[in-house]
Amino acid sequence: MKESTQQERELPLALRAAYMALHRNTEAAFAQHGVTADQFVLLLALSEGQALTQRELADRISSDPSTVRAMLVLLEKMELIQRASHPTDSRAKTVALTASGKRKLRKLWKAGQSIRDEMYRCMTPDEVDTLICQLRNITSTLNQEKSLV
Amino acid sequence: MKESTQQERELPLALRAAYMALHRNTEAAFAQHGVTADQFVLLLALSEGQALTQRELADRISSDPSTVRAMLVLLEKMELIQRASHPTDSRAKTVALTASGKRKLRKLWKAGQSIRDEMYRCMTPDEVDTLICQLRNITSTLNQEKSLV
DNA sequence: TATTGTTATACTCTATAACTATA
DNA sequence: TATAGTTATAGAGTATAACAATA
Repeated sequence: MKESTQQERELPLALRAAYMALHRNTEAAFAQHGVTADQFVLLLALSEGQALTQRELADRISSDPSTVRAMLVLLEKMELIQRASHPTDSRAKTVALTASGKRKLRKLWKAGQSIRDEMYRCMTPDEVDTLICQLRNITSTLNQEKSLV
Repeated sequence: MKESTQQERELPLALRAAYMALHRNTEAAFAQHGVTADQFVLLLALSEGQALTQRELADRISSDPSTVRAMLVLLEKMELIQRASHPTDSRAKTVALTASGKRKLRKLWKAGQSIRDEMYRCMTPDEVDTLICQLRNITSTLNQEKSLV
């Protein structure tokens, strides 16, 4: 007899609730900086791999090219990012943080520190590692191609 | 020396990526049923506590009263839910699933079964329980009032 | 032919503020 | 006064399809 049946059916909802709470807290923390939580994720992706193309960005933040473009247009208006033509592929554009964008990102990172602290306060470092590992497993399982099924 | 520092800073992103993957898969699975993932969550909340008010619903799906209203208007057009005046509080309205809404929810539950199976396939039942527990801790920590800080 | 990006378009969710009616 | 819901309004993210230019 499985004792966890009732809990098991609530994993998706628990995942959603946790993400929603994180998202809401992040939006609130970034509101005064004029940046949304999703824009922050995009900036963060840019800070890790410089000079990404828009398509690469879309993959990284698991979004759509046209969605990414809409976000980039907004960020470019704020002068946080800059697009330039790709050195070898003239179809493509490279996207990079501006100096102002890097400063903004550092501010945002600080503004979000208390949120991360709260999350980590719930558990030990080992538990954090395990949790991240499980979340990544879920992500990669769900992102596998379903074409063969 | 902490060995998990590098991983730790990625918990928020890992949480986001997992939720995004879940959300995307769910949207795809429900597309042919004409219902969004968020609408499904709302229907699910209604199936658990019958005759909720709109405010109670907003709290449950951790959303906004006006957002909930917009969603309810759509669902009412589809005849999946019905609103009626509250028996004792004439300001309030109670919301309930229609018979058609209950049928739709059962279909959606089936349509999403393979997604849940994939999630659970990543781990043991015990791990699922632990994971849910941690996610709930994160949720409640992040949802605590920040007014005292 | 396939791919990168753009454009047009539309829909859902989100959220604030002002408002009505009721508790 | 506080609360439940409505309305108007606005913006962000999402996504599809058609298109141009290039690989």
